[in-house]
Amino acid sequence: MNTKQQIVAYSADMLRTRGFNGFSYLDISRELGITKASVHHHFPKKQDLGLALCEWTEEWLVQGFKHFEEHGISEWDKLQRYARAATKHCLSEQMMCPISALHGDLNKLPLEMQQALQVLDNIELDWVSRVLQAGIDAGEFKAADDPRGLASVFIFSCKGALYYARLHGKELFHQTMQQFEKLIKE
Amino acid sequence: MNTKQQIVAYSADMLRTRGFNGFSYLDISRELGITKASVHHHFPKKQDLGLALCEWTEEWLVQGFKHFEEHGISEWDKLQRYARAATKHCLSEQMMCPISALHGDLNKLPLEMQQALQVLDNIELDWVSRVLQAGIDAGEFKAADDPRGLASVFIFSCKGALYYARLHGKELFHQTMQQFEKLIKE
DNA sequence: GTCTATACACCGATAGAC
DNA sequence: GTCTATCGGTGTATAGAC
Repeated sequence: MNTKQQIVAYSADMLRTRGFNGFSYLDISRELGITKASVHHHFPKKQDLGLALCEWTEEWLVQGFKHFEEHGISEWDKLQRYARAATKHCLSEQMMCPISALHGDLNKLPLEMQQALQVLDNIELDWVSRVLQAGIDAGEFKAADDPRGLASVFIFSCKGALYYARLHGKELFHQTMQQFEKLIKE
Repeated sequence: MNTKQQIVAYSADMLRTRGFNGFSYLDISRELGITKASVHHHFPKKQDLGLALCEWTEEWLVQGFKHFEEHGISEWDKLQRYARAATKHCLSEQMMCPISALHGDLNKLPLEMQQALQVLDNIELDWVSRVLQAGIDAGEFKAADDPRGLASVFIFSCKGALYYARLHGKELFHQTMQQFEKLIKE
């Protein structure tokens, strides 16, 4: 992994633990054993780093969705894989989801990052909506007239549980997911 | 309203739009037409201001719950009043919920504030759980074995929708609440 | 209770040498 | 690609006069 990739990787961790304005070029330089100026060489402005983090997140989402979609499994299993990925990549490290982290700093983000965030949200909402719709069509979930609204309930439950679990413990995440399952089935 | 109250009132707005680390004593001093040093006179350290904001939020919650509990109305109506208060106090001003704002900055908050936040969470979870349980007992909502997990789904849907509405528009909030209603009834 | 003045650490950012 | 050195701005916080 080259320096540029290391910067993005460490920044992605910091984004998820402290928010976009919660870490600095100095933090990065200390972690990598280089100077601030060297970090600026790779990402001249922090906005450049921010957009790279948005790309990193998009790749993270797209690669994840690809893995959740194994042929032959139920639609609920796909959502469970999504939740398990959240457990592995966020919950276990006491991190938030990177999208939530960006939303928290929304009013202090440059416009380009706000637009990139909107794209990320839609990628996630589209995927979850599609899975939910497929589950409804297959009779796996209760009928719903607005799959996108339903997707919102699922996504917000998941992300909110990651937030709260940092303070109240990981069990809260699993409880929340379990209750959503009972709501949507039968 | 005296200066101290004005500081808290303005800080509460800033907390909900920019997060706890997203505003400074300089911001407050400019808004009130006094100097930074005068703000420090009322709240020597920012942590002092932060704890005052937690108290303000607790009062905001408790007063709200009192108003939502009118005798004779349905349990769902109580939750709707909760959502309407969120609309009035947060959504209409493009603000997040103050509790969400604090969660976003969690890892940068002093320990006393983290503990105060935990108390706030529990006050809210207790109230929503109690209303949900009453609704289940009355046959108004579907049975659920874990009212607190169910309360999490509701609260996270509500708070997440406030987050996303800042970027995607207010309609998302109402769509999300509507879908939760359909999930929990029948 | 408010002011001026100041301290010190950190922030993002740039110039220029190697 | 990394370094030293530096810039202006901002953050929390304090001392001391009025």
